[in-house]
Amino acid sequence: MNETYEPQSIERDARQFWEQQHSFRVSEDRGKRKFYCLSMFPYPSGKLHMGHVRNYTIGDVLTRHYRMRGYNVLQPMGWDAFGLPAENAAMANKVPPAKWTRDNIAYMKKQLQGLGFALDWSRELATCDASYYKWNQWLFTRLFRKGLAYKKTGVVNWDPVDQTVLANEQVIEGRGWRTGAPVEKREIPMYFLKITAYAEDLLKSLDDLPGWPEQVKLMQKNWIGRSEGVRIGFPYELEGKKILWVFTTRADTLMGATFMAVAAEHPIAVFASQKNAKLKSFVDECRRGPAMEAELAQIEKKGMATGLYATHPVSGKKIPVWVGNYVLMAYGEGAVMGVPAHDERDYAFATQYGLPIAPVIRHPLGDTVPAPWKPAYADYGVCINSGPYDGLDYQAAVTKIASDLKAKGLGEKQVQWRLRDWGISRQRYWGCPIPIVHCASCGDVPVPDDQLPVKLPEHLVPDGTGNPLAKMPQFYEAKCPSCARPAKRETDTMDTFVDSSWYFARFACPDQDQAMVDQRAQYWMAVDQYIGGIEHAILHLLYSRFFTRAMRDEGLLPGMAEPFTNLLTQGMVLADSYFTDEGGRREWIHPSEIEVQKDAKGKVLSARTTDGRNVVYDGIGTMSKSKNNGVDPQALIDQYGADTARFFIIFASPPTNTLEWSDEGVEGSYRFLRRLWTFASRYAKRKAALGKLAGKPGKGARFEIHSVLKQANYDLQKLQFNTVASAAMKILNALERLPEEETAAEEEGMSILIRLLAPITPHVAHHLWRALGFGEDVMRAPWPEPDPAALEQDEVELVVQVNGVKRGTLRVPKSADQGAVEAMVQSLEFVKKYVGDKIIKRVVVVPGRLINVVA
RNA sequence: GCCUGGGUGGUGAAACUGGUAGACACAGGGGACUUAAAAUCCCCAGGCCGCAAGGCCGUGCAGGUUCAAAUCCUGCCCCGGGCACCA
Repeated sequence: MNETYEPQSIERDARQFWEQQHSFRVSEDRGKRKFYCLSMFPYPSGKLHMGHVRNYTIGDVLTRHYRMRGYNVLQPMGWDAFGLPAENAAMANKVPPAKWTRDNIAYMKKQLQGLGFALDWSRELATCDASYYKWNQWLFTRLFRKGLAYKKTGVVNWDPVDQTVLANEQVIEGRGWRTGAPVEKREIPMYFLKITAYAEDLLKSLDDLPGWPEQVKLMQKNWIGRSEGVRIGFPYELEGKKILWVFTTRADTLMGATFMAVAAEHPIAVFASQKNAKLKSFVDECRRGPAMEAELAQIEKKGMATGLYATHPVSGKKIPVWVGNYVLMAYGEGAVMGVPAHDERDYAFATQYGLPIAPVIRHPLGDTVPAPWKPAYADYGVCINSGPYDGLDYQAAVTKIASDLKAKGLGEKQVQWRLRDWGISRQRYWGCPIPIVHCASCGDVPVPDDQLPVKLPEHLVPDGTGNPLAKMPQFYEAKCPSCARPAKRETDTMDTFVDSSWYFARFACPDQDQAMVDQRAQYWMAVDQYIGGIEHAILHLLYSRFFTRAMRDEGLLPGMAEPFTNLLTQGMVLADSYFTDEGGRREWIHPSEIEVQKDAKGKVLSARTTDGRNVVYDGIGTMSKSKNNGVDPQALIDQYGADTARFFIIFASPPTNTLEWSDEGVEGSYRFLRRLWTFASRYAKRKAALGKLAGKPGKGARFEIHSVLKQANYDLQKLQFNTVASAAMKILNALERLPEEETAAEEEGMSILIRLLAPITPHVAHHLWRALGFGEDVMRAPWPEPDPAALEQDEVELVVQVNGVKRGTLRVPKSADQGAVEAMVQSLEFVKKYVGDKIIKRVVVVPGRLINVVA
């Protein structure tokens, strides 16, 4: 065995071995327990970044661990290949997105292979391949026929200069990123998927996911947002009798409603603004406002009276109807009743516009609501000033009000969801075409199966002014599938989240060209362990849960509801980001090209590029293509090898922690592997000289090694891999300390150490396992388990505290009973010293750990 | 703004879910080997006071519960993620 650790050559050899043996190619094997381990597939942005390395290393540690435990493990890889960055790159480089994307895939595939992941590459897929997206289209047509996909208007960001729709990411402080023009809101026809049809199921089933982090389940629960309340009608006159409907969870405050507020898009607002120029300009202003909720929620709350009045359904009083820029058309009825006495936002609104405030609920501070607003005003309490409802508590009031309204046809109890249907239309080129043909006489006709896929032309280069498909007659000119007359093909493509909502099922049978999935999916699904960034906690995971149900209801995944049994949400890898802001356009500068001045607390004072330009520090955040702050792991891999890179990223932090990237410490990981190598080569020499190593068992070392192993196995189960890496270091430390004659313990320890490392640093483990004569393939070796006999001890050391402060320790026989221990402790000199002449009130004994003498 | 996490030495972190705070490492300091450097090996190391023995303080901040709090409770500060067209 070579005396120096040469990662490049041993890694090449190991990978060759796995390739020749087809070590990671798997098929359905009913004789073994299956384990489907999946990391979220990457967007082929160009190069791997640290987040990828972290994600796939975590997945690989699990994959290899479960293999060694005897499972039939599937770990596939593919490419989330449609998306916006390819179009941006196309514009910048005048290269078609298809070419850019496929080049990136080829490069990143090499990088992944260089990291030695135990992937079944025979299942590779890319969402931009027609053989994949055909089935997006096929499923869409099925959902369309069922009414689960339908058309309505949706809101988009519109750049008036480029005449194009912008993604939220392309809107910077309300302006288009390329033109700097103020962005407008536009309503256009779009296709929606009816995820709300599954709202109840998606919510309830969260309880059936014990393998998901509570955090994610809670976020999804709040996102779906079930609320129970009352739908209430306020009659009004406008070219005849009409009813203004609102939904409220606080129907008990109905008698305190002093105004109504409607969204700018609400029919009342639109009608009233026709005759009122001032109102029209306000409504127009609101309609132009931000489309993004985060911005909408932070703009100044404004309103204007419509001049119209609605009738209170109980008191019969006239109530003014206002337009409010904070009322969302997309949520509920697009209108709310204003109860300023018991709702903070309504209170602020009423105060600002001089609207009456009428307390109708007794709250802990009394029966009035003097300024300023206090949270207690929104508390539940009994009704006051509420006529027939006085004295009723929340439940009783809501029930009575709902039944009174029902009798008048002006309301009833209702369940409301925050979840909205999923708009999937994108006015973009690089995506999956929506398979619809618009016919003047037949309407929107889904493309029949025998005409699928609707292929995306791959040679186009977008220019930033709208979707090139819409300018290409060869694409959009079509025949109506039902009447054969000339018709127009839909030119919008699908949201890329559609592609990623079912790829996990396709990995079971990527070669199936007659169906979306086949019976092999029933063997492999559900994914036993899914791993990916916490940023996907809501959208991607919820859409995937929805798709799994939709596919089940198409008969594709019988009996399946939840796609991911266990979920590990990896923390993000963060890096600082900087931009120059010249002429309103941001140019993001890579952190490696920045010189930073920091204050004593490490806060950035100023930053400039190495060539002297001033830059704006944008804070620390997730590594992304758009902020140009990704760290390329390739340099690390080239310098130290894949095993060091893998070991380091696992060792640096527990998988769920966010990680502020720094490569300080890489040296330590490399040093460890070198030390392991040196130790192993000395061991090999001695073994060759002595024949079989058989000497003293080494009781102390065995206790240490098996204790560490026991903890490591527990940590693996908890998915806390950083301490497993530490455990490997501890075992090597123990082996190095081992006296020469304890050779049996050494041999056992070595065998444990290599197997423990195999999932993290597979190449060096593979090599050492063979070189030291333990076997052919460490991947086929059994996972090490601690020996209970090695863990047995005659004595234990207890911590002795006096009044909760540690003062010493005490060794006692394991069998000693509590009374004997108490007596021993009280006779200890240092205990007597700290107790002094005080009386011992109590002695707390925690068996096997600690004694606290309370005086 | 709303939803959701996090904050422990100079740094990454550990702490068997209430029981010795800082395991294992990085950076640092000292030493050995070497003509020298690299590599390797040994030792030191939370802060303050002290020659030392030892003492006090210490897990973002301020309180609280407990024999005992990084861990539980209340309030506050800072940072990350998501907010439906980045993926």
